[in-house]
Amino acid sequence: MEKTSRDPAMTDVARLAGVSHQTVSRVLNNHPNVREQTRLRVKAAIKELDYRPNRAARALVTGKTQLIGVVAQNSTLYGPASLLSAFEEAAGEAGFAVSVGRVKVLDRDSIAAAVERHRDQRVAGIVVIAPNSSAADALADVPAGVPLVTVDGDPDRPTPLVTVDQAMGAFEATKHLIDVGHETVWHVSGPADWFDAAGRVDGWRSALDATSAEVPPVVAADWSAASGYRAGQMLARMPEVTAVFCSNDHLALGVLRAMSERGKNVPHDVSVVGFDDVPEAAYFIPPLTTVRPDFAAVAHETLGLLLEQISDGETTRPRRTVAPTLVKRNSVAPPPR
Amino acid sequence: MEKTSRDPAMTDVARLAGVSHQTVSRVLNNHPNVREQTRLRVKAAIKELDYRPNRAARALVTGKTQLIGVVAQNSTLYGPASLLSAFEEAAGEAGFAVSVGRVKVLDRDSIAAAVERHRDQRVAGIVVIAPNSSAADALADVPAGVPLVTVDGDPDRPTPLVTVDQAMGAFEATKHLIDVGHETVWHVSGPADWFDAAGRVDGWRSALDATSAEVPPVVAADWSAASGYRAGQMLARMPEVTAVFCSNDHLALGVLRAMSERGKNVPHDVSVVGFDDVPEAAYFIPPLTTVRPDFAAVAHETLGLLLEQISDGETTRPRRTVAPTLVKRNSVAPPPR
DNA sequence: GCCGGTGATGTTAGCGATAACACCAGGTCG
DNA sequence: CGACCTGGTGTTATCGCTAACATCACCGGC
Repeated sequence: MEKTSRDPAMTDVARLAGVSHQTVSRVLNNHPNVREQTRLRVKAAIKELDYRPNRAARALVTGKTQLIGVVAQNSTLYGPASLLSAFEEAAGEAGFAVSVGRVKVLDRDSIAAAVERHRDQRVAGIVVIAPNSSAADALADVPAGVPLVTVDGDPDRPTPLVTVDQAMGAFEATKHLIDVGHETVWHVSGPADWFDAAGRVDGWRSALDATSAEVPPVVAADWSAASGYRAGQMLARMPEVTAVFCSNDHLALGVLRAMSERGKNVPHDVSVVGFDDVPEAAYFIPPLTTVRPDFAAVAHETLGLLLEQISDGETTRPRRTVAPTLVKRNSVAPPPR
Repeated sequence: MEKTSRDPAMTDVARLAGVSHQTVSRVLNNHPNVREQTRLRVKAAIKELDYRPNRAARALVTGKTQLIGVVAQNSTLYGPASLLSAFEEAAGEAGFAVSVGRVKVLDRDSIAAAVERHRDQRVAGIVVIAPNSSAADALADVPAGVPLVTVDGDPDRPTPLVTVDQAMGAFEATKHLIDVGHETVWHVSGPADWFDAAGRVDGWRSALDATSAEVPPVVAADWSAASGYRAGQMLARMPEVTAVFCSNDHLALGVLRAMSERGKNVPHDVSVVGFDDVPEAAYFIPPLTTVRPDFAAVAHETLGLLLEQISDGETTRPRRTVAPTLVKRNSVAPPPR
């Protein structure tokens, strides 16, 4: 009962299977030149010993780790949090572990420090979730040579980037409202320095332009339900407002509440559309029509882009967008006549 | 301009500093027997080369990684998410990286799989955030010998555990309501299989018992604002209800909305207290009196417990609770007369 | 002034994997 | 029928670090 006996190593497996450790290595790495019978013997030995390869040893000799570093804000916002989950899952499937470096604020110093920590870990690549401009600016400091993909970052920067097609989602949401008969659509926007918010403003505006609808002023808010509520209180007072597209579902929730307090019925008096499709959106009163970003797809694209850089050093098509889908529920109706 | 030149290794630093690589190692590990002057020379060389120790090599020879695995639910709930952030921060300060293994549902198989993935990574220790009974049950499968700490887990299980003192927080919240004059306090509870929820029920009940107040039936809900709203609609109809303690802030938000819709003023007609102190709580209408758990403290205790196990193999005092604090805002007042 | 102790440093031997090459049997080909 | 390939396997060197031991100068005590 030797408690201290170390974990089995490759040589232990080799001895048990009656081969050399190198053959074990070949089996593990799926090299072609191993006889089927040998392969089976080795696999049996691996199973019997509950052998697991030592990643440190492998990393030492190959010079590569199976670790991906993610830099994300210390945030509980739905979008970033979902993205992170999805990415962890995708990376896990590809045999990579994910080391998360949270950052309190997305400023230059914090991001640089997080990136440094990851480089200390010798991660194979780094993903930065950089949804606003201060974060994007910080990326200028990241030394070249480290495979890096930005998610939700600055579309105008030349780094490899994956993002939800915000403009497209906003366009479809707005178009949908116009298609059911609204003359124009008002917009409650997220913080101006967030690319997501900016993209949604763009999409909204171009949908209005495309149909020559009048473009009302943007109602600026942050992402919170509270600010949506304040925006909604204002909009509820204006009889000409029949349709509102909100930059996220929480804002929409606030608008919904404000409308209901002022006796406006959604959707019959005012239609409301959100963005994100948070889990609760289907349980809002009324269930919210909203735009659903495909976080799993974003995660997969991100991982793909990163793995390309890791193996080739280069990458084709370094910018990828993922199309969101409009989820129709009960918060949209034709305008009152 | 040799792009391919490998990263500097310890011998490179040694050569530049005119010492042996072992001396460099000693400097890096803060061994006492190095002359100050030598230490400075080595540090200068490290800086000049931007040398960073190869963790894989170190892990290989020491048999230990600087990685901690966390198993957490794929969740955006405030409590777990905050805890995770706090833990990542604490671990980072201690020089550990954190590898997160998300799990979709907290069942036996998923948790076992996540633990296996972490063991493949040869993590130094594992933290499981196991806030409900199915998760806690799954821990029975984790093989002994892996340093493991449970957070928010089953208080009745003998494994090392760190948790917020839910009962104490609930006790204080309830006591506060009674102290300002309420005859009794109603409780809107979280899901029964969550330990947090159960602990809060216990604390509430014992505060009532301590003052011989009548114990009304528990109003069961999940964690969502929607369920809090439904509970609130019921409570608002009952004139004898003057004080409500909610198991989290989202429930409280729902109750607040239901009260306001029925024309009940908070705090003058009904007092409401929450739990969690989510960032928005101060912006609720009215600003919410609530119980703030100290997630940073939980994270530090967890890390401490884990590091003890990692180094000693054993641990003293394997159960730790962290006291929350009552944050008084404007949702509590004496009952109407 | 020799001896043992001590502080500062160097030397050597692995940790557990992969890469590169060596080797050997058996088949192919001129 | 010997040179040559080729699939299957073993041998050896190596990655970058730490542990353990070796070395050496210098100290104080008897």
